[in-house]
Amino acid sequence: MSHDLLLANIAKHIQLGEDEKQQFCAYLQVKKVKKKQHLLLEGDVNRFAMFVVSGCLRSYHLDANGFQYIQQFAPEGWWIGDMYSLITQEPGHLYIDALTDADLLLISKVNLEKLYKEIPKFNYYFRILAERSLVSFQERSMENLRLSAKERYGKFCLRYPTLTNILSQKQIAAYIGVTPEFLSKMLHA
Amino acid sequence: MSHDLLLANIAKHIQLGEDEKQQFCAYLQVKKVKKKQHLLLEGDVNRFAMFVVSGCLRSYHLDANGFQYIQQFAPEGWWIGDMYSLITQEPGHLYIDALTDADLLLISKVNLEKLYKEIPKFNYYFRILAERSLVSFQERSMENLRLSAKERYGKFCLRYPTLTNILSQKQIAAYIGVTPEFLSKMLHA
DNA sequence: CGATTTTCTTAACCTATGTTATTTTTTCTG
DNA sequence: CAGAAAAAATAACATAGGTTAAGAAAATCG
Repeated sequence: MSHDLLLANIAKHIQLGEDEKQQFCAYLQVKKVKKKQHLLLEGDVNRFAMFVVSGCLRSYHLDANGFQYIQQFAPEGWWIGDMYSLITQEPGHLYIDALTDADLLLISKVNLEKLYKEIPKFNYYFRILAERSLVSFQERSMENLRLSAKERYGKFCLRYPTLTNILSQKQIAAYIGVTPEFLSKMLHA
Repeated sequence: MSHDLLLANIAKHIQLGEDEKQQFCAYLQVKKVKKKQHLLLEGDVNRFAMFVVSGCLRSYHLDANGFQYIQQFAPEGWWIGDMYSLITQEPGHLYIDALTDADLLLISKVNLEKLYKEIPKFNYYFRILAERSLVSFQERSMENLRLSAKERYGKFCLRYPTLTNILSQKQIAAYIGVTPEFLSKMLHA
């Protein structure tokens, strides 16, 4: 069933008894979304951490000129959310939407807090995830300063090998922080 | 004594008994460093997470042309380390050095792992720190793409209000990702 | 399948930021 | 305190990447 991918992911880091798995799964909601459907808008409070069972989501900022800046893609097996809003339960600045039809598992902030209390091992699991994600964003923030657009394109291909051929150039441009016109020029030069 | 600042920081997130405080402090080492002294070089394995009791540290990358890109400043009350190397215990790419004379508390990776086992509450504490740091680097990686140098300068001033007047323009330039020449021009325009 | 929308390409011109070099000012160190 | 070293200022010129606009190709949808 749809929880298997997530349980397998968790099992890489912590060992859960059958009862604990049950308890954890009871806190999850299944959600199906269609391509282009939004899960979060700027100004919303993000009440759910989302795990992608199939399909692909993305989170992005919108600037004053309507340009999108993609913070993260979340293909199958990835977690996504507006971490700022999830932590503080204040309105966030991110949009999250589906790039393809997708199946998700959601856990609410409320249930997450219960989980931390009832099965403290989950503090360990989510600490490891947060640490890895931190490393990845630390790297990206430096890359965005010191690498040229062409080099950032190379890093994108390394980071999301499964997406390189699937995503439109427009999406990739919005991730590496250049205009679609410039990316097109760059790829043909 | 020098552990008070760290214990106060921890107390904001988790409650420790006297015995637990003792046990935790027993895992710490005190270290004094002089201005310009390095604590980590590229290629080193980072074996200690470092807490700044007084003074200011920084972590940075060096590119092929000898340019420094500052990942983080760590004034009093901040943790610093090469998270990638600390997690994986593989050689990292960061340099860490002291911008001023500084007093530090170090906890080794080995002791940290013991701590997680013996006082699981520390999983919670470091999860919260990792999450907050993650939010901060998520924001910065987007800022580095979508903001102009002048706007990034503004964000730097917000993020490190105590450092704005202390740091040389060269350090600030290496944080916001411009040349010192350009920062100088920008500040006088 | 055809119509509409979206994406991609190309090209001419523009701007923020980089480069190199020189001088001035500030900070460090013996 | 003096001399050396580092940082900051200034300026002329260079370039990566942005802007605007238009047409071609591809994807979407009724």
